[in-house]
Amino acid sequence: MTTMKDVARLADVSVTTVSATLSGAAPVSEALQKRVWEAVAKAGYRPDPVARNLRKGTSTTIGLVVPDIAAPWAAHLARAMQQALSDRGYHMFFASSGDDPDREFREIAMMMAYKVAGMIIAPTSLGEGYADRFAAAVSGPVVLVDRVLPGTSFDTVADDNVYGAQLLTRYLLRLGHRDIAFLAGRATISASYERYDAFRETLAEDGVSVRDELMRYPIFQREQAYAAVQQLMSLSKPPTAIICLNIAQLKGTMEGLKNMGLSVPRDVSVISFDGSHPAEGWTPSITALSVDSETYSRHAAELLLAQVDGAGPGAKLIRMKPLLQIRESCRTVP
Amino acid sequence: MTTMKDVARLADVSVTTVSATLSGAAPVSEALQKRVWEAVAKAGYRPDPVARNLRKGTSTTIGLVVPDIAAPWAAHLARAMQQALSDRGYHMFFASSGDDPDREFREIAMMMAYKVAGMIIAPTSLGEGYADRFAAAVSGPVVLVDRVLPGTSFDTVADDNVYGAQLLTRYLLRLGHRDIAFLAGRATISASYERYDAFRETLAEDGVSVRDELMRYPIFQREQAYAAVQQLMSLSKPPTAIICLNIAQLKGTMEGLKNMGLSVPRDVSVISFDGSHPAEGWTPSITALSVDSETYSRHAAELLLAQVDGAGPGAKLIRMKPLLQIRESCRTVP
DNA sequence: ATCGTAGCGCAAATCGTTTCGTTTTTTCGG
DNA sequence: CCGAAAAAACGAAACGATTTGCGCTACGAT
Repeated sequence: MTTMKDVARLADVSVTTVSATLSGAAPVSEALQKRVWEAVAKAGYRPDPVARNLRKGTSTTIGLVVPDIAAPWAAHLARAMQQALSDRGYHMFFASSGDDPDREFREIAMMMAYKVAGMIIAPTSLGEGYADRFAAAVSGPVVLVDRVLPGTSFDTVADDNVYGAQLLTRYLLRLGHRDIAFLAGRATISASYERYDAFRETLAEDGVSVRDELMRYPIFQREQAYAAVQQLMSLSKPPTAIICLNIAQLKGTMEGLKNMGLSVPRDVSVISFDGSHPAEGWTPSITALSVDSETYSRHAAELLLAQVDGAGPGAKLIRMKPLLQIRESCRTVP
Repeated sequence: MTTMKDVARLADVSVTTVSATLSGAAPVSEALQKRVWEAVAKAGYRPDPVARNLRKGTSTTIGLVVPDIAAPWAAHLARAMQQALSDRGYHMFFASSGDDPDREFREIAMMMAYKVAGMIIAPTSLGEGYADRFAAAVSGPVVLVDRVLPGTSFDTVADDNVYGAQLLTRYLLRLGHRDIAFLAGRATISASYERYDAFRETLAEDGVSVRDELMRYPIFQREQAYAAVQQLMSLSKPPTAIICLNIAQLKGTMEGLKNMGLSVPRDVSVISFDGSHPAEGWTPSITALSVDSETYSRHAAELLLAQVDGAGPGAKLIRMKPLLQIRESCRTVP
């Protein structure tokens, strides 16, 4: 490896001068700059980021932590994020927490030890006193995505779940549905309970009573949705519509219905909060909410970079208003 | 930040002893070990990986470079990889090349500068003299995935495309198809040309002549497949079956057919090389090849770790034999 | 002519580890 | 109980960059 010392010797200047010309931190005369650049080219010198990081105590990397990179929204976020940040010269550490808070905290600690310039985290939000634990574990620029952490103050980008739930619920009501099943997630995750609460509230506003046996939770894996749906459709008075939170649930739901020989939307309507691309590919295509993932990622990137560039640790909360993409999976009640 | 020096002072030993105790590289008496560990606990000391990396010239991180993390197979690979490697204490750098070789090489260079212990790369395989350029750009433990690079010798995990193409082609022939459209990719990418060549060869073996107007390439985006399919189905003698290489093509194909009001498999059969999860969710579900992505990732991880653990740079080529998942999207020719 | 100042360049210290060479302590056979 | 060999502990030099403090030169002002 060729080091700054080699360059200095080649250009017959001190390492200080080389460093100064390269970083532009201190003034260097034209003549010497030229000699230095030539020597750099000749030696094929590339600065060692590790040494730089040690000395400066910071790096040009950012960390991304999500529960599951294989979830389409997470993969899209990762891609857009990387795009946005690589334009600014940042590189990316990445980790899947697998919905395990301990693993999540380990990864976060490791990223901080590597002195990342900032982190984007979709917190698992699981376990006793999670918010406090989280707040204690992280420091430096952080942006939360997908889930809010009440009681803490981090910049956050999340869906406007209340708005979304209203949109989706009212649409079903307008189609005449009254027996609506809801596949909820865990009660501690904001993206779950916000949607669930808003759903119930919207029903209440319209004077529709909730049938508790149609509320299913916690459901966060495909298999669970698969089983739950079959139970639901076996009730003496089955639901006329099913609401899913995410793609995993949606997959389980569709497979479960198919297994029972039921057809969508003829026998039952299906609607989902998460309208990632696969939802379009299905036949029937799935009516779902969708947010512009590009804009979503751009907001997250901007919030993070603002913090990195010195803005104080903000408590800005950006709520992305979803759009209802009406496709083929819902019909009016006969 | 608390450093090793603080710990040394607290335990009243030298930093050398602290380092030796922690790493186990040199013998330390029981008594001192105990004092050191207590001091570590008391001070809440965490070693600084950056300093360690600088001194040792290597790190416990591995790099992953894929064309597009949002592609399901890549996301699954990333997840499984991270799982496998984090068990061994490795962490992950990640980058999407976006099918841009320049960007790809930049990211690779950056990872090498960060002294990653190894890299998993799905090479773009694009551009003049790619293989040589690639071989010159990387060093250290490397495992290639998905695409082979003829003329180089890297450990590689890839699909057995010849076998897969035979499987899939013979299945269509058995169903009576003779007019089969093939959506190919770029001629320089092994995963594309291996499949395409094997397809033609299998047809030839069975004495079926190829209709060149049914061969479409290069097609690597959804929109292109969308357009190509509509042209194909407008021919005076349209194909009775369409072969797709990957999920992107499959999406475009299904959308294109839907747009023309054609139904699968009634009007035309569709089959795909890539049977990632979404293929199951579709209605009709898509007949496709599938490889066990867990096993796939495990092989890649094992090859890499073997190299990291000192095995010479291998030239082992693992071909994953795909299975034909017969689902609903193909029917016999009337 | 002299002083002050600004502009440049240098040597050396620093970041937190690991490792090399050496000194100190322990062990054990004679 | 001595002395040599083995074991354990230490101080200091790396690793490759940035940063600090200081000296030198050259210039304009007094």
